[in-house]
Amino acid sequence: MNMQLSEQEIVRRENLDKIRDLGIEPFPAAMYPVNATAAEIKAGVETDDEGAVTNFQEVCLAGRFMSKRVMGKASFAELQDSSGRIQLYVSRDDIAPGEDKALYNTLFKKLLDLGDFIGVKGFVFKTRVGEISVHVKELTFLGKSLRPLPVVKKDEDGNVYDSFTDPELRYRQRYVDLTVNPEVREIFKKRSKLISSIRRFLDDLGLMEVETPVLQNIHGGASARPFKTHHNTLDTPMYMRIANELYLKRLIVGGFDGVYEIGKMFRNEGMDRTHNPEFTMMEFYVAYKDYEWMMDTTEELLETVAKAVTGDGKTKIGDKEIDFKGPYRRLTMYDAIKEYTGHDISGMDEAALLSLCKELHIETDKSMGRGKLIDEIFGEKVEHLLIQPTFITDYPVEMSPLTKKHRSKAGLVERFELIINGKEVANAYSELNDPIDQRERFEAQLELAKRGDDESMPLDEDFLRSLEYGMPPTSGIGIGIDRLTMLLTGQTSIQEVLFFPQMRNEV
RNA sequence: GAUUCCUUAGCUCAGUUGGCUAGAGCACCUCACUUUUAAUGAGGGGGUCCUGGGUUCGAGCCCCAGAGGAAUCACCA
Repeated sequence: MNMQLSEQEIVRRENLDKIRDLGIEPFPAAMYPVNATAAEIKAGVETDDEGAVTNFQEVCLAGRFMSKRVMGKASFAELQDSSGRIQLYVSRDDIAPGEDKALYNTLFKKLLDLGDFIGVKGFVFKTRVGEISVHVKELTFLGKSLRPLPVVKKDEDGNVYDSFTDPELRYRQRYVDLTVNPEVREIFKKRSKLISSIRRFLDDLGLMEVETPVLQNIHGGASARPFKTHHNTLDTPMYMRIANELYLKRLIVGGFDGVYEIGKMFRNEGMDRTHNPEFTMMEFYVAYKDYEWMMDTTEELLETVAKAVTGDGKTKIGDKEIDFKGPYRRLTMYDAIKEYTGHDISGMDEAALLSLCKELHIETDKSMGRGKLIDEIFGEKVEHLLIQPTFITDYPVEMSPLTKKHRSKAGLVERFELIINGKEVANAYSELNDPIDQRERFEAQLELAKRGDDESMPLDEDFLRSLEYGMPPTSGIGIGIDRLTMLLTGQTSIQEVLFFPQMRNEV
């Protein structure tokens, strides 16, 4: 612990003592009777013919003290609460009406530091320049700030000075970032709105929100390296989940017609501007539906969510505008590859695909089967070109071990991914519910593993057992919440949509 | 994991070819000021130049190693 204090920290600690010397508790326990917020006041002010404010004549608000402009016996200051900032007018003889002017001359002018929490009671008025302000009649100290916050200033043209921008400091000390950068707060408010609108949509659809294990004995349901841990009492290895798919399907087996879960997944892989070791997925499964229904529902869901978050259902990423209004373009994987590369791969075997990859300058290795090769071609040559929401459908069976075979196209499965701004946002299937087929698919995955594919899926006997009891036809989908948030808030880095992105240990 | 770049006051940043006591704005301290708003005016204080080595008469600057961060790439959602 570094106890070397800066000059400003020493001053604040001295001020703390002096506040106590005045007989004022700098960290009071009692609740403070807030009855208004900065935003409410600014939005709801009413004035008479002379321009005098007629409402909000007895307001009580609380927040951080964020700026101070002292002009002798009167001062202007700014109070920041969770809704925003509002100007305060503090005059000496109002807050210290008697002989003793210490409350103004000492407490307000000297001992109150930027960042301290205060409560104010007073009435709302407009200054000569028309700024909506609170004329403070009573000031209460609510909490001392011992460290100086970065002071971000804005001029009348909206230019920002000395903004707190260092990404490392912003992510490590997100509380500071949130305090001084209002646009950061907005991103997280939008994230919250996004999640709550998803939840509302799924609840209205009649689905039940469920929770499934994060600690698992077998890390199934996706292809990724897991975090490994250990349970002491059971003395057994455990894994943090990389997916919850197999558990949600077990619940469909158990008789729930529709379930969803919004939760954290953990993947022990690289970190970059689109990957964090823990991330949030929303998955839902509905019995007696297929992937066609799921595409329609996904369009409705995303249109609803996008409107809830952005207002008009559109978002800007760089110079691109993305419109979430459905219907979205639907393109089979083969047609997409044909459209963007000019090659018809529908009849190609593994050898033909290998030589096509060579022609297209796509790197391959021996572990890649036919499905993986097709996935590579799509990923390299098509995916990044799909900016507006586009459903890519009908994937090769080899790369979709949990998906039902296509009802009419041999070698394909009933699966779609939703691509937006060149990235996968959702992945959905008509779920495979034939236990014998499912066992064969797992076994095919084991074969891929033997060829060296380290992302292949392990076999889950209990999941197979549940399917053997019988699972209704079901469609399911997974949507990456962080990525969707990035899209809807115009962010290009996942760290900007996570409160506390993973960082190396501070030294 | 690879490559490139970055790290100087609480914050944002200058810092010349290696050369006096390392600078600016905001913030902080002192004084003045009862409708200001990037308040203003006058004065003042504040530095582990990321860390550790090395070269040199002399290092914020050059060299080596390390830490942390960012971007790009690989893998992934």
